[in-house]
Amino acid sequence: MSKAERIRIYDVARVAGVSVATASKALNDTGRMTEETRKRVKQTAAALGFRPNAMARALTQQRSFTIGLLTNDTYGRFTLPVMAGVSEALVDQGVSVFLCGIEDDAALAKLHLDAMLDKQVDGIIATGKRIDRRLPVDLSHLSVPVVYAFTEGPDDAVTLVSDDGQGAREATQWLANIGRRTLVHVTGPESFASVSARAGAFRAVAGQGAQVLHGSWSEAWGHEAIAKLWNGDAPRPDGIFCGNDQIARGVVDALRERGVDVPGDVSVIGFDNWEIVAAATRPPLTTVDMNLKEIGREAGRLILELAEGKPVEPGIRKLPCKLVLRQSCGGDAIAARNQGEALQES
Amino acid sequence: MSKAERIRIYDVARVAGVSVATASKALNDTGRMTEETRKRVKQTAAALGFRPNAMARALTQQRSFTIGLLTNDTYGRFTLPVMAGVSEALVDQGVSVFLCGIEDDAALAKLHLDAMLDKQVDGIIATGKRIDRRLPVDLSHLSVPVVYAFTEGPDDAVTLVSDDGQGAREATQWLANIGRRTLVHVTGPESFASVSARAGAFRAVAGQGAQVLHGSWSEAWGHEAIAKLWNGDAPRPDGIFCGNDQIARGVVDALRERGVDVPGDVSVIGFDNWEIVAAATRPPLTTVDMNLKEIGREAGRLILELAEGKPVEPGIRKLPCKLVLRQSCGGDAIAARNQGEALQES
DNA sequence: CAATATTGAGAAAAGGGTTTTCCATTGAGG
DNA sequence: CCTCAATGGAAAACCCTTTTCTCAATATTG
Repeated sequence: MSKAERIRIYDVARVAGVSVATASKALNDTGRMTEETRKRVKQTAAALGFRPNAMARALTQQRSFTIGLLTNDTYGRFTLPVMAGVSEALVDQGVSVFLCGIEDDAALAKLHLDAMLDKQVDGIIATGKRIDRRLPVDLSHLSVPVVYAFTEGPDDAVTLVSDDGQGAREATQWLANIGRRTLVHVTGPESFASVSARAGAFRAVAGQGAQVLHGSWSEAWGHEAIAKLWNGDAPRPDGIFCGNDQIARGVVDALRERGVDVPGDVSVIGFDNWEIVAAATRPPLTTVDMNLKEIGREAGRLILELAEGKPVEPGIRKLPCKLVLRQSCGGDAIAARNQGEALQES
Repeated sequence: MSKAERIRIYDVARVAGVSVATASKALNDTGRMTEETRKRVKQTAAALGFRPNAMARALTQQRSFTIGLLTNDTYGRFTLPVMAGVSEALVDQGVSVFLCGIEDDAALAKLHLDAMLDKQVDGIIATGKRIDRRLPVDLSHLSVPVVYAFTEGPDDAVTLVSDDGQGAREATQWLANIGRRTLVHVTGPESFASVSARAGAFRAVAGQGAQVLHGSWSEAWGHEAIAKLWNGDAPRPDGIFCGNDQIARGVVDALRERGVDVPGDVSVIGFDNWEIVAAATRPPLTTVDMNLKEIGREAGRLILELAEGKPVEPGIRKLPCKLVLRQSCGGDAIAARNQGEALQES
């Protein structure tokens, strides 16, 4: 595939019968020359398999064509989709991505950060497992631009997050649309910003009196919540919106064990669209996808613009979530009708 | 943290009152000078926060202090632990890692590979989601060293894999040790190399007549397998070793739904130690951990040696798996005794 | 005491291949 | 014949660290 001796622009120039200066200009579409010369050089370069040495290029341009992705999400559930998006947005531009997992270790973070800065990265994307938790390292006075994706940065930073409110609103609205009347939101710890954003949106649609249960982000909590709801005196819900897919899976399993039919008797919606959980649930979960890959793509685009010196308006950009329909919700007829309407509207 | 203007070795030299040559030698512990001078330079460098420019350094040394990690494991279940290990082994040496997810797209793979080669990576680690599946790109004639981790490479390559046979042997032996007599292996498609390795080891311990059921890598297959085993005429097993944690979870769920007690009536062991599945199963899964992080660390160490020009014996290195005890297996008393013996032996 | 060896430190070049600047040549038109 | 535009080339710039080579100063030896 690649050969031991790399082709240099010098070789291209020699074979094409021009100087390296002309070759360079031809390949970069700069300078002036006959179209014929430019074409010939390009063809020669392609024929020889010439690829400019990025390191040498970095000398004259002020760019290394390299960016760093810093994350504290060890398990990678959130980071990987973001990373995939970033990568996708940048690989065409010849930009490569350093991935640094720093957990919550400040010393480790500094080690990675320094290593990246030493390598003259053109920019850094910070990402995490939780929108409202900062990374254990200060990125605010670096000499390179920083974009925060799915993690909190300083107020004057460029930040990308999912629109939790909108996602929760759509999910709740969906439950209402398919005829569910008694809605409950089973979610994670109150201390999470995304939890209150989602709960707020849920209440805005389901009514301020609608019940919200807080617990851990686990399947176990889903089981427990169903026990509470079914053993208590309050009217039992026929629509349950969960704070994440793990809780939703716990909820669905618990309902099945009680002989409650999902989606016949109760509709359940999750959050995250964590494929491995959502698809394995019986029935598979209808859930809210945060479009993390799109967040990654956007982060990639933005860091690129910043690296090129273009101005980017600071502030928080919310990207919309998307409801992914599977079988835990039912109401297919109504769903179909609504989708039809939606199509006509657009 | 970092300042707009980077400190160069020139600044260190000026402040310390020496030449750049002396400064360089002092900081790299080369050359000759009084210990006092060396110390003074080092202190000055530390005080100024000097960090050598890796790119400039790469010019004189033949190394970029950068390696590439190529993976086709989009979901990252296998890649992330490997990546964590690689990173851990290399960050102290100031080596950063480009992560490239290439799915199974040859064109994308080439794009990423070229981008990395353009950036003069010191080496490449190839990793995947399946030991016996090659990446869709040929890495065999590159000008940089390559280490294969958890994916198949050419025969003369340096390859690291988990010891599936040993892992399966330990798991099966464990079931036997705690008194289980009728053992079954419920695993993935026969076409996987790891499946036959594990099945072979299972049979070696459980007896050549022991049943092995092949299916998909899913929870659904776990349910289905239990249905087959319990509805059939053959004697029902009291010990089930599963090919991965998802199957094991399906098995455990199916048994619970049939009123079979795990681990009271039947012991179940999984494979992968995929935390999110193993810990959420009720009861939590005893399972085989492939030590992927250690594979990553070893891959990092090896690629470093190769990058430094040291010779590394080619061939396949098998790293041992480790049985992780949770509650799906039972036999705690026996387990405790056996562990005691193991301790005495060692 | 002279001759040689050793030590400490600096000046300058190398290291890399691309890009960019500026200049030279050619041919056409006035 | 002179000027100008168009094309392409020679050489410097780019960046900062490392390394080599040299030299002066001091120590050691005969």
